[in-house]
Amino acid sequence: MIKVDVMSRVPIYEQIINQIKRMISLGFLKAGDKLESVRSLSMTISVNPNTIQKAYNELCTTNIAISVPGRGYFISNEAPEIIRNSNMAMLDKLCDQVLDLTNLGIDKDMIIEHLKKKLNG
Amino acid sequence: MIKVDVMSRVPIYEQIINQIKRMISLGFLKAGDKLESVRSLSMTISVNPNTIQKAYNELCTTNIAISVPGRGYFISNEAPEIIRNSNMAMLDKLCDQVLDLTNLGIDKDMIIEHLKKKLNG
Amino acid sequence: MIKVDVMSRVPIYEQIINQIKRMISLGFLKAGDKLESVRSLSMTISVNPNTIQKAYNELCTTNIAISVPGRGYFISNEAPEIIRNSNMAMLDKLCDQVLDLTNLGIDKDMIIEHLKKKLNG
Amino acid sequence: MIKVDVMSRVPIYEQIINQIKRMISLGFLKAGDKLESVRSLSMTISVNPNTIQKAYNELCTTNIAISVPGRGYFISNEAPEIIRNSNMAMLDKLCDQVLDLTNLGIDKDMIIEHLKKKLNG
DNA sequence: GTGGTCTAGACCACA
DNA sequence: GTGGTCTAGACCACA
Repeated sequence: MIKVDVMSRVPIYEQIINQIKRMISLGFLKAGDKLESVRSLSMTISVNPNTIQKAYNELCTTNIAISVPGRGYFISNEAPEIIRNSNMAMLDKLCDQVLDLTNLGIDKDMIIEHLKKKLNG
Repeated sequence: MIKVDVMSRVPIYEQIINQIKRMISLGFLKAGDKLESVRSLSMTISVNPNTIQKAYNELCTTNIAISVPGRGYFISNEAPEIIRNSNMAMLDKLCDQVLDLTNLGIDKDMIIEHLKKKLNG
Repeated sequence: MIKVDVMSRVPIYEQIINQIKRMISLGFLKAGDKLESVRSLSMTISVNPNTIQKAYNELCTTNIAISVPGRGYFISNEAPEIIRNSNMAMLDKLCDQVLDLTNLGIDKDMIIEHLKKKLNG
Repeated sequence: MIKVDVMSRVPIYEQIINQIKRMISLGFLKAGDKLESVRSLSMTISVNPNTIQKAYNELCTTNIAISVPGRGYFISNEAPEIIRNSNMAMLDKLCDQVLDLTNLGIDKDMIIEHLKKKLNG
């Protein structure tokens, strides 16, 4: 499931976080589901256990996962909603950045056109 | 003119680059204009000269500025067009990111609506 | 009677110990009473027998329970007093923690007020 | 300033966090103050840099500190208030635990007396 | 087996 | 110098 690109400039632990969030967004991971264990995932994707731990840890501090020592990590009940909200926040942020481009002289209608083309494939 | 936020996680040299690009986009800086000297800017904004140097170097590497040994740094003739292109590339990249959100379940029409509202203030 | 929360960060064996102690404090369990067998409790609350064993062992080590090989575990005669003492020790410890808060700038009178309100419902 | 007890059951990184919070409570550390650098503190108290990093990192995720890569860690502006609130929450939690003891048969008045004695030295 | 903590040490970007 | 990331590997408590 999870694949990391060691050459990427985005930290491995962040790639893992992003992919897990993505799987929750897509419904591949649901509240209560168990995440692959630290050691197991570590071997599956050839990444040091500490790095996996760091990723999982951050998922816990953001209330997306829950750690149950001795049993594993689980997707929290609130995870789907937290991620839905964060996706919306992301959209808003992106729109603000687009808006900023109009201040730099890019035409509004052209922006809308460009986006529509993208969205409709 | 230039202001840096030392508490920001975006590197200071990048903040400087961004602001200079912005001033070019807005027409405050034109082809041939002289940039404030490394030493002078260093003192004006209380930033280590090495950091200014790094920013100016990168502006040269991307053909936005030209270094004239003994005289200083100047905005290149191609700068306005380079930056216009880079703004368009930025727009394209932002649209791709927005597109990615639709894959995570955010409705396309809603996105367009959201953006239109932003653009029309 | 006994319920464990597998999602809690307090170890399951400790949850079991605490609840048995509590039942003794409340008089639901008296000196000489037989504890549910390891196997039986294991099935009742869906917890690994090793975990129950560990809890019972610790109750024996602290003289709250007695193991009678072949017959089971029983509440010791001293259990009620041991637990009463441990409750007092707990109170003392909590008061020390409260005291520590005053060193961090919380007003003493306010603390007393806060506690009184709690105690009087 | 900071001292850790390697034999303690509370993790070193947590001891560090607690002591920094304490210093903020006491006003020894104020908003904007720079924390000792990771490497420096690491040597001062003979603890691995990674452990210091973990402590500082957690201070950042709780908005008590701010990391400025290349410059250091600083006490955030909100830190004093965050910690004041957390101290109050701690008090409330302790009072709840004390309250629970009354359910186990400890006399209310005796509790108040006990606490008053402690508070008045 | 599963998570939690810690050390030792390396390499990178940035100031 | 300062923080950030990562690997390798050890030891512990708990299930």
